[in-house]
Amino acid sequence: MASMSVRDVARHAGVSVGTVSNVLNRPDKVSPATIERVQAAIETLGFVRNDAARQLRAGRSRSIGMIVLDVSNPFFTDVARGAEDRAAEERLTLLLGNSDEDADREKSYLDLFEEQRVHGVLLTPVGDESARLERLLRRGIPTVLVDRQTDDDRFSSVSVDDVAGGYLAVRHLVDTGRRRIAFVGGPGGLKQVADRLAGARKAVAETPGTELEVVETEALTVLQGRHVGEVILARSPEARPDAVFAANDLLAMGVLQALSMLGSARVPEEIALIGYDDIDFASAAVVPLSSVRQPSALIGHTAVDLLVREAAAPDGFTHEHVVFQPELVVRASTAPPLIAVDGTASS
Amino acid sequence: MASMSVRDVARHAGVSVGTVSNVLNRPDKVSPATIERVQAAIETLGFVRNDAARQLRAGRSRSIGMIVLDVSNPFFTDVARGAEDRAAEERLTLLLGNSDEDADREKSYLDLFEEQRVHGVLLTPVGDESARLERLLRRGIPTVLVDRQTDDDRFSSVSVDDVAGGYLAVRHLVDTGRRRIAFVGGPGGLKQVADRLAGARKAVAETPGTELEVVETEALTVLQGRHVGEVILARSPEARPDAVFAANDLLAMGVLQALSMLGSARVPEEIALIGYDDIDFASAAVVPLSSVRQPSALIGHTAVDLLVREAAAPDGFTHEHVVFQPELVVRASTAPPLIAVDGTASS
DNA sequence: CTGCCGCCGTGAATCGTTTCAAAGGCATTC
DNA sequence: GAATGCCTTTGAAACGATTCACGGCGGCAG
Repeated sequence: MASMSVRDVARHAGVSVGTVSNVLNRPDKVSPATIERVQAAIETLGFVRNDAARQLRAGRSRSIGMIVLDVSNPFFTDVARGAEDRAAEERLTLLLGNSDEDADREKSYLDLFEEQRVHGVLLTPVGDESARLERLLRRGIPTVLVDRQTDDDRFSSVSVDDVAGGYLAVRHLVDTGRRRIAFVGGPGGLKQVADRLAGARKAVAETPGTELEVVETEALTVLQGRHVGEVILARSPEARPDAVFAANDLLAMGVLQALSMLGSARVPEEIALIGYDDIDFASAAVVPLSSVRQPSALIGHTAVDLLVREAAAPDGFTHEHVVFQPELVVRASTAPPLIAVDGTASS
Repeated sequence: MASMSVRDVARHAGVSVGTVSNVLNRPDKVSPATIERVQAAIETLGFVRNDAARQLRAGRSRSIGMIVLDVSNPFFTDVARGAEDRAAEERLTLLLGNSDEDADREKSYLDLFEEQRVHGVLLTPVGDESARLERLLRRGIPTVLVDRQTDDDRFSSVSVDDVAGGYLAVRHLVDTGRRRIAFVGGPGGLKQVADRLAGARKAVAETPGTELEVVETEALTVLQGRHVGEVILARSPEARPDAVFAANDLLAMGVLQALSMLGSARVPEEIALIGYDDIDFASAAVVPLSSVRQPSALIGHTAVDLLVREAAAPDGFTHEHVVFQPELVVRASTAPPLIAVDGTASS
């Protein structure tokens, strides 16, 4: 009932506390008979290690702190899941914090993690990282930037080439005959959004006769997507784009809902639609959504890998920058408009 | 750079360690001038409290362990969010674990929480709870059961009256003229599912001329919902139900997608559809989904409340069982079939 | 028989914070 | 001037696991 300590176990087993600790941590140093006896004592007393004492001695905890921008975005949930699985293999625990794109919340989690002497931090920074990260550096807490490239060579990072992803998406739209393309995304301050747009621009620039319109949103949510969809529908059919590239799937699903609910612009016949992230909901949408897949679980997995390696290094001089390539996933929402054999578009 | 301790701060400020601790924890006991000096020292040395040492002394941590069945279900995310917010007010941290309905994973989280000497545990048990909970009891770890009623008076619990919820949903379908109702949900082993079905049965039983068909699923996911939707569509129109009550919104959205994608059974004209949980996606669906709302954030909030109260009580004898009532949310997916003034159904 | 080596086991010191009994300082009161 | 009381500060003890230099013991070689 009351909490048992190694001392109680030692007394009950007729050995010293040092031996109990050895049974727990280096059983090879203890004779089988003694191990037996100690474990019996642990069992009958219901002894459970006190993690705080262990950490105090060790100097750092066996937890990893992770901070993401939005827990309700399945992409981040998937990244976290990947990180958690890999962490579990290393007997590390993942502490998940949600910054909600708010710098203050981010800071308060970082403070907490500092007090906890976490093993390391996985961070998708809210905005400009420099100031806050400076501090982590000084404390020598291993830190890996997630889903964010950086030219800063004092950190490791795991990211996806968003410029390439944007290019893939728009190239696909152009290749399937679309010409008037709208990019939907925002706020422009998010690096991810800016990069995807840059990729889109590149694809449009290299194909004569295509044009790109940019529709800025306030956030990457379903609701914002619906607003954009309604705005598009309000235009005359001729003024509408014939394809929409949304900066993430939540936006794309919002656009899709607006277009198909009000029903006057069919997807993909009149407007093709492609999103980004390839979240599970994408394939389950009313019109299955084309998207650009990021290897979300792998990102989390890799981030923990880098973190563990960096934490083990004598000095943190093994900064690595892993950049994954995104992958195009084609589904019904970007099927090309049907072309009859005589070359005219069918209805 | 190297970690600073209270001792360093004390030396630098020319006071004793006790005083530093008092500045940190009971500033009212310390003269303003001293506070000033100590805080300056903390600032210049970059001192950060070591949480492990603090916990060791305190005997228990300031974390709450929470285990949910499925982190990708927005309902549980919302509950967790509510719990986290309330915990933050109490300066407690929420550790979120995902059992994925797997008893082993649940156990391993419980073990972890024990070692951490968590303040308390919030648990939505996987199956039969008795054995594992016995142990928490013996250790005296305050525990609150979440989204699960229990007759066990050794625990507090926070739940929603699922029988009432099922009744609300089907009563509404019946009241709007539906007669052949299908209940979609499973596995039947989940208490939540069984209760909602019981409520549905009650509503049907009290209205002559109505009938209830039960379609069992393997899980409460979008994919399972689509399967069911396809099965319904495969029937001749006369053999189809005229309303579907799904045990949660994910299922309902799957059904909706199947029905509206294949397009031969319109919602709500031919088949009304209602879900359960009222997740955010429900209102944003192609046909906005009627649902039964559970006060998810409030559930989390209340669970933490009970936990805190129980943890503060000298002996854990203040077990409470809070049961919330669900609320019907009517949207387009259950609009009654239009009736013309002359009494015939319009097309 | 002595000396050396390995194997097991020992127990005091340590991590950094909080707590608490006690002491110091100062002013007010008789 | 001494006694009293309040306010502030002190410093050692405690929390519980881990570590490490050391000691006991048995066996084996010389």
